[in-house]
This record gives sequence, C-alpha cells and structure tokens, in this order.
Amino acid sequence: MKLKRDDISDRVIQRLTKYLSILHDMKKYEEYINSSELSKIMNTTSAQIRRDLSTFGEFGIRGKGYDIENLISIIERILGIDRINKVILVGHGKVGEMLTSNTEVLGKSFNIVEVFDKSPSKVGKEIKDLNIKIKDIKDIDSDLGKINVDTAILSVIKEQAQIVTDILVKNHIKGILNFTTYKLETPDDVAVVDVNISANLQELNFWKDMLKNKGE
Amino acid sequence: MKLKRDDISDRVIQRLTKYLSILHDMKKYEEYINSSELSKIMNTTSAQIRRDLSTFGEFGIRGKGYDIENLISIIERILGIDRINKVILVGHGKVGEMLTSNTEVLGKSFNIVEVFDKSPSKVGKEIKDLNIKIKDIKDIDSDLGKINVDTAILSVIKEQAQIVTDILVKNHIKGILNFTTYKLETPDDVAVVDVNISANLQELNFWKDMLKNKGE
DNA sequence: TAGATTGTTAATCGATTAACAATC
DNA sequence: TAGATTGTTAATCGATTAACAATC
Repeated sequence: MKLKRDDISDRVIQRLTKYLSILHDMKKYEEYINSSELSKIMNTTSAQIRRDLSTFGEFGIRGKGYDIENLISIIERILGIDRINKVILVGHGKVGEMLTSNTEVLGKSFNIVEVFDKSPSKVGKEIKDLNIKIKDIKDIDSDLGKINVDTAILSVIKEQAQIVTDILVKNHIKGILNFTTYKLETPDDVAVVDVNISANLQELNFWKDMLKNKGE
Repeated sequence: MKLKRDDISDRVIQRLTKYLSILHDMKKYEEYINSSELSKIMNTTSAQIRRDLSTFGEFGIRGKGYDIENLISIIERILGIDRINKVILVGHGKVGEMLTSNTEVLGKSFNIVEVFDKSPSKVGKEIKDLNIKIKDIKDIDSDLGKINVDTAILSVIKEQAQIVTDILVKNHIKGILNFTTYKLETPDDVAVVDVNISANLQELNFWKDMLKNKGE
C-alpha cells in the first residue's frame, strides 16, 4: 500500500530530519539505539519515535532497538536524499552567495547545477567553487529543458518572487525552497517550503520574553 | 491575567509572524481586513484567525473586521518587535557574513551590535556596514557585561556549538537563534530556535517526491 | 434598525501517548 | 526460556473548526 499525502503530517517529516541528524552523531559511538534513548535526546516519548517510524515500515528489532546505520539508510531513502539531487539557484544576492560559497549548508545530497540572476553585472561571472557561470534569468526557459532538474532555491527580491515562480512552474520545477518573504502561489503538484530567518528571530524573541517574564 | 508558556502553542506564534507579513503587504491597499479575507490568503479558516488573535485580546471591530495598521502594532508588540532588539553574532563564517552584509534578512527590529569569532585572521577586522570590529570569542565573558544584550545568533561550526552556548548562557543570553545542526542543551529559561536549511531542503524533497508520485 | 463580522463555546478532528501483545 | 523492546491499539490530549450569541 502506497502512502498518500494525507497519511503523513508535516510534523513527522520535520522530526525525521532531526532523527537523521542525531543518528549521524550517534553512529560514531553505538551500533544500536532504542526508541527510549532517542526520545530522551529528542525531548519526546518513545511511543512517538516508534509511531513515527512505523508510518513507513518495520525497521526495529524487538528486544534490541534500531540498527543505527540501517535506520540512517532508511530515513535517507524516505527523504529522497540517498542520491544526489540537482537543484538550481535563482537569485545570487547575499543569500545566494552564501549558498554557493558554502556547499555544506545544503547538505551532501543537494548539488547546485545552475545559478541564475537578472543583474547584467552578475550574469556571466564564474562561481569558482561550483565551476559554473551565472546565467540570465531570461534563459531559464531555454535552459531547464536541457538539464533534468525539478527543484529550485528562490532567493530573489520579494517583488520578483511570484514572477520567477511562475517561470519555474512552467518549466516543470516541482519543489521550491523559498527564501523570500512572499507567500508564493503555486499549483497543487508543486511543493514549497519557506525559509524566513526574520520570522524565526521574531519567534525566538517572543519565547525569550515569555520565559524572562516568569521563569518557566 | 497574564499569559503563561502553556497557554500558547508554538504554532500560534509561527502564524502570527505570517499574519504580520501579510498585513504589511495589505496595508498599502486597504484599511481594514476581516478574518475571512485573511484566512483565504493563509489557507486556513476564519475561525483560526479569530481564535489565534483572541489569545492575546480583542482587537477587532464587529461587523467590520480588523484595522490593519492597528493589528500590525498589536502583533509587533506581542512579538516584542515594536522596539530595536540588540543581538550579538557568534561565528563569522559564510552564514555570519551573510547576516552582517545584509541587514534586511534579520528584519528592521534586530540590530547586530557585536560580532565574535575565534579565528585570529578575522578578529580585529572591521565590518563596514555595521561599523564594528570582530572580537575574539574569548572576550565574550568580559564584553557582555558592558552591553545589555540577551539574544545571540549562533553560526559557529557544529563542534563549537555547545561550548559557545555554555558561555552565552553563563553571560545571561536568554535567546539563541541556532544555525548549527547541533541540538543545544540549555536551561529552561533560555529559548532556542533552530534554523536548518539542509533540513528544510530535505523536507521539501520529501513532499516534492510525494506530490510527483501521485498528482495530489 | 438590519447587516456584518467578531469573540467564544461546543463539537470535531488529528496528533500524542500509555499500555500491552508480539517477538527478537 | 527470560528479558527487552518493538509495533500497534485504545485512551488521552490538544488544536482546529463550525456555529452562534454578542455587538459594531
């Protein structure tokens, strides 16, 4: 039986990425981990760990726990990061530069294969670490036909966000990591995840004040 | 009656930041907005909008809706961004550079007032846009006493994350925006919000594949 | 006053957790 | 086999929503 969109909550997927990170740390020290140990690190219950994983199959060994290496492979496969995923980057401002000069931030399974910008002063410039030249946003249309990419990172200015998104969607992009603060409109078969550092800071600020004003 | 930590879910606060962003866009065109209009933009119900806001008070006018300018002020006050919040930045790598060279990403109410790094090649260097010099992480102790800051942005390497956090906590930092992938351990009265771009991409990748494999 | 939309209650839905039979 | 921990069911908890009285 195949899993459908509604069988899975976004919270489960967010936790999966955290499990993965913890498992990568743990594998240096241990071969197995059980749901109780993992739940302590995650600040949750062992039941939640087991239930989350059981959404996707049976991966544990009763009486023993989970084989860490194995569980890493499984989660990587679930998230689709057991392979190299090609992505394009649209907008080479400060955020874009950070992403092209620091391959580490995206993680090892994501590779930027093209960078687009609309500024004439940037187009044609070489990005040394990636060995590619910045192309004109105008060329997205003709370019995306040649390479087989379905994921884009959007780091243009807010005013261009929807315009560029429409071009991306037209060119069969199915996933957009949105660094703009614009609420993108996309068809149902296009996934969008927003990254909003300012909003994260606002959240932090709220909780910080709340904790300060009453100690827990 | 004062609100306690448990009266408020993190989901409400996350939505508040989104309401704020939408309201800022809307204020150019309209004076009032009602819960039904806002819910359509937010892809939710009008009941959720009204309930979220009513957590903090009564801000609407029956029969009319919400005064946009007024609601912006209210939400900004709730989030504590109706004033300038001083923050320090620890770790001036690629992420740190992006944050100091692009004041826009943090939003207008957050100001970086000190930058620390442990690399001798960076310490002492001037950050032009901010008019401050990078200081040695070793000096956090003596320095934080002088300035009155309770928020830090952590963008050091993973291996240094907990060590630096312990120093920050000792120096009365109460909020940490964590760009490392390390799961920080902090006392109960210190708030932490994680920013993990790689995890966001993993999430996106999952949903993208899910939508692709079955159209909706 | 009539119409509209809020703020809030009660009902529903979904997510978390406790508990335990299954099984390594 | 005895001990431990999984996978899953049923109970609980919390968040969302429908519905409506209050009121602008």
